[in-house]
Amino acid sequence: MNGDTTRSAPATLHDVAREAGVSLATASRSLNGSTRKVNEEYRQRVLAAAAKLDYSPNLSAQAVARGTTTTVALLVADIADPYFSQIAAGVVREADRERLIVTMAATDRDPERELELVRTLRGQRPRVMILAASRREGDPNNDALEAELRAFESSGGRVAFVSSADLPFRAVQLDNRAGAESLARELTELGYRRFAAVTGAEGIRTADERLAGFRAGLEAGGGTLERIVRPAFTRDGGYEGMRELIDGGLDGVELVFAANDVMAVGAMSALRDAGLTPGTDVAVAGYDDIPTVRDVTPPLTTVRIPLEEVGRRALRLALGEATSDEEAPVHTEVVLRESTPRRA
Amino acid sequence: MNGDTTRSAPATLHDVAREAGVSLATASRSLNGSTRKVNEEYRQRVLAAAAKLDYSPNLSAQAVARGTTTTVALLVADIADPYFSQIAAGVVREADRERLIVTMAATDRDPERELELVRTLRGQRPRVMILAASRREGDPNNDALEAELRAFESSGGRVAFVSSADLPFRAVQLDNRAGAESLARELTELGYRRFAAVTGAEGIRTADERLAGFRAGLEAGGGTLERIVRPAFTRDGGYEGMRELIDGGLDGVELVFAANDVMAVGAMSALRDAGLTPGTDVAVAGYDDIPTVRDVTPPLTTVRIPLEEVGRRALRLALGEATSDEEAPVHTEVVLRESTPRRA
DNA sequence: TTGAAAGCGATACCAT
DNA sequence: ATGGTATCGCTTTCAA
Repeated sequence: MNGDTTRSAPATLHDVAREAGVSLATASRSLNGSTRKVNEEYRQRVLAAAAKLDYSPNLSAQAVARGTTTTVALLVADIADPYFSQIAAGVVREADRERLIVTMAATDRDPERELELVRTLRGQRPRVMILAASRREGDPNNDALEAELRAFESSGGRVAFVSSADLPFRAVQLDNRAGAESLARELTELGYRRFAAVTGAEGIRTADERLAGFRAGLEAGGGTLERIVRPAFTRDGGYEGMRELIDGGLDGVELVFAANDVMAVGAMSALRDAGLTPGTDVAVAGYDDIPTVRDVTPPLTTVRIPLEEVGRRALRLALGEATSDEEAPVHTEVVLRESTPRRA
Repeated sequence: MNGDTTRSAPATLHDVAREAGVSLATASRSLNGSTRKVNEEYRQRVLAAAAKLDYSPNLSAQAVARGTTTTVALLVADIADPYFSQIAAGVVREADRERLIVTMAATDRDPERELELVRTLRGQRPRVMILAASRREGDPNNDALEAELRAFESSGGRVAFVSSADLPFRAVQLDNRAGAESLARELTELGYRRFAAVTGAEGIRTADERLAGFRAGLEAGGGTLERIVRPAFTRDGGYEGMRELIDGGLDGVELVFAANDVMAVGAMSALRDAGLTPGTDVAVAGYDDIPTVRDVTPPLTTVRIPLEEVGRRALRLALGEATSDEEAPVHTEVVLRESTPRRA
């Protein structure tokens, strides 16, 4: 269309104003100014000029002038993990609705790194910060993190956590305890009595809560938790954990509860690789209901969390736009599938 | 620590300078200025003041002053899809190394929306823009998109695509054609002759290339492609596609090639739901090698793409820092698993 | 309503 | 080396 390859700077509001023959102020008001008080003719001239020059407002400049950005910062443990990527998808979708921009960072499950990232992200002066990376109980960095977030809040920022945080901030409550308890109860009702658990390192809040809930459910239902292994909170961790159980002798264990679905899926593969059939030789249950679990064999029993919704809620909560419904704990439910058949 | 809950604005460079008893300029130089030429004593004073005030530079302000940001904008089709979330993880990791911040948006596979997002994202004046959302051949929006990206480039921005683009920009070359061709060849060598394909709508470049490559490989190996269905390019699409094949009568088809792994996984579930056993009754192959495919039963034969690396490369390419190795097409390889056993 | 001008927070040029 | 100050692109107060 135009062979112009010179390095031309993007049009500024100034250019638009000049092109339209109006003042900077008028141009600004026509293009953004919430309370419209601009002569329609001028307004049109400005719009035309903007279109002609392909004007796109410089968000950084707007941010410094307005003293507020349109950014939401999102922190997750691992972007490629379906648990987090679904939550992220929800955050991005809701942000989109609000015409906000999402910036994303990954902690790789390192609390130190998390703190560092929060510090860095603060430089963006985001409107809100959403922390979805899993929390660790009693981590030495927690105080510093809290201080950092407090400072962020006191300068007008909003914070929201995903999953019950021990820190005093808004949070999308997941109630892992109740979910795991229901799961355990239903499993005992199916006739299971002897259990093992594959969970994360002690201190990972999510893992601890789920295990505690599961325990409580077993107690109520008359089951016993015979063994616990604590590998990494990942697919490979699940695989290794199950291997460890098998190597140690699975004798008598009827069902293995993995503290999340990716671990459960890994655990099932470990069973198969050991020549055992999940669901038949040993039952398996997980937590989260990530999409994959419908496609493994047999389909996995788990506790469903509406992860996308969790992401959307986290944003609304942070923005202070959550309805009281949305402030209540997220509804979770046990989904029984063939990995835990009724016991004869 | 400090009960101060007043809404205090974050410290500015000004505050730091005053606290340290030096000029704005000196404060700026001590905190950032590449070429250091600041008296060590002053420098220390500034650093101390910054720490005391918990100073964090306002990135927006830096951006307008410097005329350049530290942002990379990433566009994907669907954040929750493992293909994209792994690429995103790679981009974020590499960005992190370069101390860049990633902002992320999802096109939901809508070209119109993609164009719109590129326009919006331009406002951020990102250093680079990475487009990983799948391209559509001959889409009416393509010209507008190209114009938009050209404008972005001519104002100093850098663009990189993932997967061979028909658009004239840098791209991480995936060579879908060659990968699918090798796959088809190896499958014929395993003894398969009669094939069906579950792929995406005509025009989706990735789908088209993979199908074309597969065809070529079959031709060379003496196989025939007997049926093709074109559902959505998603897990559920794969499921439906396979259903359609089954309903239409699978007679004689020995292997179904799905144009990507998530579809393949859905297709396998459709088989099972129809009472058939993947790998035994009908073989299945996919493309991408997403993590899940090791955990389905039987494990899926596919073409491996190092997705994380693809993401990292996309950023390096955009930044102009790619080595010549990194500019070459990404290495892909066929991974034979049990979903395609050797035929007797 | 409109425009002139004073910021917003930071950088960088230009003297000193 | 240091400080004063113009400048970046935009918003918003304040007069007119």
